[in-house]
Amino acid sequence: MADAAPAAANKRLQMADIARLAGVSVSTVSRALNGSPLINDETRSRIAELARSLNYSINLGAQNLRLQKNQTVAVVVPYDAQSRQHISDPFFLSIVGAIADALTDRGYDMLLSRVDAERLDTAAALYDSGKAIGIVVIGQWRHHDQLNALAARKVPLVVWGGQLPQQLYCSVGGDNVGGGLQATRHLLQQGRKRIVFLGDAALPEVQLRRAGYLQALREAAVAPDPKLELPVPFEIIAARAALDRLCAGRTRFDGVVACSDLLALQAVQAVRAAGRQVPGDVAVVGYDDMPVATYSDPPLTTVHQPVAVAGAELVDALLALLRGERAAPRMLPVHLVVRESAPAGA
Amino acid sequence: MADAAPAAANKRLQMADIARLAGVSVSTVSRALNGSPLINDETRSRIAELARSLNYSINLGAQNLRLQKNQTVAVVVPYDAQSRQHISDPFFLSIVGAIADALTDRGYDMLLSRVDAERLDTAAALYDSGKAIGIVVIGQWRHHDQLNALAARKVPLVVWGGQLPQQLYCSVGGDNVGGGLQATRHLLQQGRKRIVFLGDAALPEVQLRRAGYLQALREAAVAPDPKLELPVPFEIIAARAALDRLCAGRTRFDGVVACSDLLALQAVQAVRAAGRQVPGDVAVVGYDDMPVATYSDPPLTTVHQPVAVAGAELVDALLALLRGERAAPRMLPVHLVVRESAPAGA
DNA sequence: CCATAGTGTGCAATCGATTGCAAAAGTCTT
DNA sequence: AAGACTTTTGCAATCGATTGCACACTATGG
Repeated sequence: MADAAPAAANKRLQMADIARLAGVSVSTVSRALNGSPLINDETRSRIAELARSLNYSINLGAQNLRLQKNQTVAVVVPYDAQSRQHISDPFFLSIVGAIADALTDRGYDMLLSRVDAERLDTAAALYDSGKAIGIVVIGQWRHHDQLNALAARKVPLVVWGGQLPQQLYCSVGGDNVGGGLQATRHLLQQGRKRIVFLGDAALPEVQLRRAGYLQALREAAVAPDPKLELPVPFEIIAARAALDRLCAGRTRFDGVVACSDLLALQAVQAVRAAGRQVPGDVAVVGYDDMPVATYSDPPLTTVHQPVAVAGAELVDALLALLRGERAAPRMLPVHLVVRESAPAGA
Repeated sequence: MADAAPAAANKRLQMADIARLAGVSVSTVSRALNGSPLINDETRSRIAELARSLNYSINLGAQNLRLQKNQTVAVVVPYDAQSRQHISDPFFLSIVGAIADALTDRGYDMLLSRVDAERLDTAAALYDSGKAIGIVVIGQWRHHDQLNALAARKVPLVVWGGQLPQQLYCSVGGDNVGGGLQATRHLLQQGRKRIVFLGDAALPEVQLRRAGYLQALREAAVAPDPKLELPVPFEIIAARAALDRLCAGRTRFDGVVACSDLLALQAVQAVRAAGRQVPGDVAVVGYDDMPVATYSDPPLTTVHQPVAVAGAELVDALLALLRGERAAPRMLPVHLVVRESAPAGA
């Protein structure tokens, strides 16, 4: 039980210590622990035993330095510095979880880092400093150009987000156009024609979903109305205010396509607060299909994004890049899950 | 735009390169970049300028090795290997987010790691190997003893969870007894007497909440009934099955105290599937007060845990340990948020 | 013109590991 | 018993940084 005397002399054990105790040199210890065939079996097991019993484990910093290797991948979740408001959308957290799982499975470590969304380039420091071998960025935000600049500098980089023209980096994302299309078509099929689009089109993913929304309207020969587009951020308070304003104004609407489940639920609350019913007067479709969509009132019709697959694809794409392969952008299929906030039937 | 010739000679820049280009030695570069007063101002700014223009950033692995320092904290989220089921409760993800923020604010990096819940001791490898200077473990699970063993080995360790007797490690957690007490009292005040406790008491936090539950029953002179204690895991499918069995059986109950919001919502669904009403026939109280509790049907009465504060407290406790101070276990206040799944009134 | 002090820079050791090469010990031939 | 070979081990250089100490150079005073 009792350790070294005053609990202070608790230096971390190193190879030299093992060597001294085993009466051999560090080289021998190193080789023994790495299973080199040069070492006598008896010597090897004696050293291995000693190391195990002392609970020795190698200093990875030193090993990485020597071997020029590293098994750490940085995952960057940008945050909005202006509002000092952290991005708390469950979708981001859940994709972080999925990436953590994928990395663990493949024997890599994950360095989770939050950086100012306005200065995504600082994320590259994680790579430049040798802390991580590559970077996964969650979301493009407004900074397609910064990401392109990083890619041009050959920073190994994979981004969760939409595929854009002139894109130098590898992205993995859901089929945003398809998602917007399915969501909007679903509402149109029920005869709804005044459909609000809820999301900030300055963000590439949202822009693509909007393209799907517009395409669906065109298919149905419904003229788009700019007053129905609400460029709200992924941030609940501001979104709610915009929605309340919409409900209070005289713009009529009977459907909402939201860019996240939380936004959809804010829409539900705003509509109800204005004395109208969901889905009777206004049908609402969310995005992401987080657990909250199942339990909410009403349960949300929403576009399901394959989060676990996404984590694996992001990691695999990054590892491919690191092997020197060209990783093409990937688009993952999404599908509409119909629940009560926008039921099927007419 | 164009880089080195075949895009392959893309070695990472190091101090020696800067030194060569500046026509000085590495020592000078090192001192210049670290702002040593020994260096001529003109030389310093020339070197700094060069380094900046080449986008140089120091190799932290080497620096850490030399300086014996490290700014990385490991955060361990145990997973259940048996079911190969990852812990997806939003609470865990959200506390990870809070810790990430707290670490970022204090200038530390966060290494997120998932380890087999049965072998928590492997988490210590992150420390032993010098990868991290300390460890935050999310949840005690069934492994109080393993955590104690780590603490006895002087691994700098802070655990999110309850405070237990014979505890050698520092824990930070919500007031679980108080939470269980408040939740149960609230139901008792409405005249409910047959109250189900939903959670696996093998987990310390749940055990403490159960103590609060039992205390509230005692206060109200209501005899506890073991048949009302459902030891379900934090895992939805299994929990639902147990709940359906309870509803199908002939055990009567009119209230539920659940150990997470997701469990509470499963209870709501099971009760409704059995043809009974919430809160009319059965009132339900959740735990955690995640966003889902606000939006769910019905909105959940639940015990609010201060997640952001928790992240900061965990980090501060760990940093105190690292400074050699004794960090006492901390218990954070929780409070009941009353919503419609168990409204106030009689 | 030389001793002395004060600046600015470089050499070389160091952090904790790995590994090519050389040397020691042991085995086998002739 | 000596040479040839094999097996096992250790020395020393290396990864990319930091830093104590010595050295070179300039300025000042005697």
